Amino acid sequence: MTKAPTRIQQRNRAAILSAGLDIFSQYGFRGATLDQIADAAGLSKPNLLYYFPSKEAIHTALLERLLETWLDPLKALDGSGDPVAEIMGYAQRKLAMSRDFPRESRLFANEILQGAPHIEEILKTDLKTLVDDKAAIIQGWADAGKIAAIDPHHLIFSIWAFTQHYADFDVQVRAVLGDKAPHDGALSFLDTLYSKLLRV
Amino acid sequence: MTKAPTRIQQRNRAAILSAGLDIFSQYGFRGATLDQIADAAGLSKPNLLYYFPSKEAIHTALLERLLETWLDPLKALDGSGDPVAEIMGYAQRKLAMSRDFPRESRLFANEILQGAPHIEEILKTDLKTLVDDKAAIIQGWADAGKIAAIDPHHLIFSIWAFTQHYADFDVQVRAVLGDKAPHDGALSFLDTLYSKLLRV
DNA sequence: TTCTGGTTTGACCAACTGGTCAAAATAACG
DNA sequence: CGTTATTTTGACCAGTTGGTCAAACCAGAA
Repeated sequence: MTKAPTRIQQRNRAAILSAGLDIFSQYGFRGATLDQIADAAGLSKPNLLYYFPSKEAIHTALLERLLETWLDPLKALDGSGDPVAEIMGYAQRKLAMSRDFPRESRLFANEILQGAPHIEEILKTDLKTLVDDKAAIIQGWADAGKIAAIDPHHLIFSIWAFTQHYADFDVQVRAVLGDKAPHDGALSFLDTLYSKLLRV
Repeated sequence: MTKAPTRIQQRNRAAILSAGLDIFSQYGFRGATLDQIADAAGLSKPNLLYYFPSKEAIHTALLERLLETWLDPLKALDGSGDPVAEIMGYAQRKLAMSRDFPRESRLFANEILQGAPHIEEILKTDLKTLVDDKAAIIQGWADAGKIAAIDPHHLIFSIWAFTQHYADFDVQVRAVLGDKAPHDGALSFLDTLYSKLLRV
């Protein structure tokens, strides 16, 4: 049986994962260095490697933790709910994730930009299945005349694109908007955009 | 006066820039190596450094070349044109750029993800000025009742996000869509989305 | 053909990279 | 307190990195 982790282990592993998230999400896997991560975690490099056997292991741990929750907002889209409310709710949850977990969003963006070397299989299986599934539900709503007739896949892409933009392109958004906090405006724009789009 | 570049110079500099675009757009500045770029360009590393004095120089040259044209679609948005047609035309031009220059889009995405260390000033000055300018035009149209009342900045963000998504997240889009070419569907979705949004 | 200037290369370097290891320092616990 | 298991560290290593340099190579004009 595996030993329960000590308090020190919990603290240091958490510090490493947080530091790794900072660094990997900014520089990507190859651009990040163990020295940077160790420094950000407040540990020496050998000490960091006492908790994770390799750079790859930290990255994998982060990616796995991310994937556990990354698809939750879409999974929660309920075929038996009110069509417009379900889709709008999904978009809102995604926008909230972009606000609350911008580093995770950028970690994911980096992984995809680099060709998704670690998660391509998951994209082609789990993700595709999930998206096809939900797309079929949305298509059903469209066919039943409950929402406007639109391509469900591209609808989902547009939600991903718009919501993640505020995390991934944060520095550009801030450069353009200046002081104003982006998210309030984004939320009401998103509401307008999708309620107009979905209205029959 | 500067000498005219020889045929060999033209060919090799072009090969290096193309190779650099491949590598930088995938791995980011820090993640890319001169060996990779030299290899992709079909040159030895010292030979590559005969044409560009440093890794930084290649990256800068690429970024400068990109910025020359990156904002053209938005610059072309004409305040004296038909409001809906102008905005839709802008979105369509951006989508076409995403289709025709995906590597450039990813190079830009990488730069922003990394905090825009090389172009933050440009974002805060040139880009912000341009966007504020065009946003004012769009706001004018909205105030005059020629298009629906929407936040022009977030409208522009949504166009950036959606169109660039197909280049930057290409591997994910393909994983989900399978064989089907993404761009046709994207174009007609975009048409539907923005004509519904802008209609008064 | 020779000369000349542009081009290419192999050998090299210092700094950095991910990672190892034995020893030292510290915590945990009876 | 003493003993033991965990944690931390300095020194180190082999491979890679961006970059240099002198020497060799080559294209083309005279």
